[in-house]
Amino acid sequence: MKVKEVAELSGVSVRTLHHYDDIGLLVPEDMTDAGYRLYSDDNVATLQQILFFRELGFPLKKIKELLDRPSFDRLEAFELQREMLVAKRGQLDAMIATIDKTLRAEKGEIKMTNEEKFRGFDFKTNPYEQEARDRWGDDAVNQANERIAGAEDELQDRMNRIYTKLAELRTVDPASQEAQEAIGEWFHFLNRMGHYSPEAFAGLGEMYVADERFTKNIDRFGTGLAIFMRDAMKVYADRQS
Amino acid sequence: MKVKEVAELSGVSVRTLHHYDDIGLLVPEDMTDAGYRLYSDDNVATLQQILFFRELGFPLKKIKELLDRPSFDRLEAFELQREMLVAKRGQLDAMIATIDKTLRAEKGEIKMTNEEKFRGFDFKTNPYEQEARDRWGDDAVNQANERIAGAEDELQDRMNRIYTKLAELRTVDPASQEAQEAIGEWFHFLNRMGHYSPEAFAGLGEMYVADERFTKNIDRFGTGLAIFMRDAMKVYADRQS
DNA sequence: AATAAAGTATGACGTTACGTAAGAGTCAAT
DNA sequence: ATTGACTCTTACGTAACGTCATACTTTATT
Repeated sequence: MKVKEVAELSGVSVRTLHHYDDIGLLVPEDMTDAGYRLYSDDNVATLQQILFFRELGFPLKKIKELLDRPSFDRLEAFELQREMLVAKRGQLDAMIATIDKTLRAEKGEIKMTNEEKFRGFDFKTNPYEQEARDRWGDDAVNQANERIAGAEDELQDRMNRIYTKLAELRTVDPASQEAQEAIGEWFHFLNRMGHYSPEAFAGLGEMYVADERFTKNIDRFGTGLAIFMRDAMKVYADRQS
Repeated sequence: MKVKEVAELSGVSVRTLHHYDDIGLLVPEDMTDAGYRLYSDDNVATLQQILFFRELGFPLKKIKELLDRPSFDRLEAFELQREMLVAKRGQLDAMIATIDKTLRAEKGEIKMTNEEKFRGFDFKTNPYEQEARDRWGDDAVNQANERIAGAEDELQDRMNRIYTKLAELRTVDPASQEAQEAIGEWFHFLNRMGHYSPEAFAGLGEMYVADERFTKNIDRFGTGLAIFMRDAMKVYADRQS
């Protein structure tokens, strides 16, 4: 495959491929007599890796280091990347929540501190580098910079986490063990804040689908999540009673 | 507020604030005699806007253009940003799916084309610019782009009317005839969109109170409405069965 | 076979969004 | 009066390409 083909395939520019060749990040496996770059399937797979890392904000130099490392394990890398993508999605969720909150604050419904206005932008602690360092130990010493989260945000946080988890599961069978465990968490979470019979719980699930406003709210975490939750909640309620 | 405070608050560097001042993107509202930058709350709100746009990949120059535009509407901007963040989250979902697929392909469970390996990276079509232009018309012509209030809004409308009516009644006895008529309307409305047993209906009412997010949403129509509705719904459900 | 059209190569300078230092003034507290 | 934490401006550095310019190859068309 020549440059353009790879470029179109992957969505990066030809210039970018040239650049990656220049800095030794992605050197084509072969060359024609005329000096044309020829990329192999292996090269393409590497490019995929590179783009994942890049999307996660790694500088190219770091990416090169990682790929060059003899102990580099593709599978492990994919798993890390997956985790980081999920984390990033969580960050987006936080930002969306911040927008919603800001809108309500703008309407005067609630108050909002200046600090809250930047929640989700958590650039301060770049979690990616951190994770990568934990995993592949760039430095010997990793400080334990634990944050203290306020009680209120913790709740919101927990909700978000449960929703996010459910969103990840939303393609599996609602009656499966995984799904039921996650929905059970939801049940217990709600019960901490109120009193919930299994029937009410199931009714709540119905409601997620029946009331479009709530459907939208829930489906923010993933398309079809509301329906999935309703199904899972029904199964859960049936099994409880 | 001086630079450092704003920097720590928002998570950007002092240098970044200097830079934004230099290019006229975020000019502090005041200065001390010594030339120290003094940021107002308004400045902070603007910075929030800027960071949202930045996160979405807008170049600073474009952001400045947007903010400078006299027709700039913060609320509208937030809504657009929200949509774009959701879209970006969808992109992340696609990338996560791609990783999962790649992992299974690596195990030989399935096959995967080279094209599929880059799904989710859709950089080719930058939807943001497009959206922004649609929305705020880089050209003057876009004003006539009124939305068609489709069936969707009509539903919303009916819901709002019922809520409003209930809100008016919220001080009377939930078991009274008036209240029961109104809540019956609600029951039928929901049943038009789904199947609702009386129990589920009552459960939904419980839920209005138990889940703070929904409580807040409902109480927008009147303080205490959620509790009132729960009570009315319980009575209604009991009488139905 | 000739020629146009499309693809590719190598410089080399431009650009964006800051980072990073240098040197100097300012402010609050000891 | 002096330290230490902030702040200022100026200025060069850098990362990841974009954007020409110029020249060579390959493919398609007549």
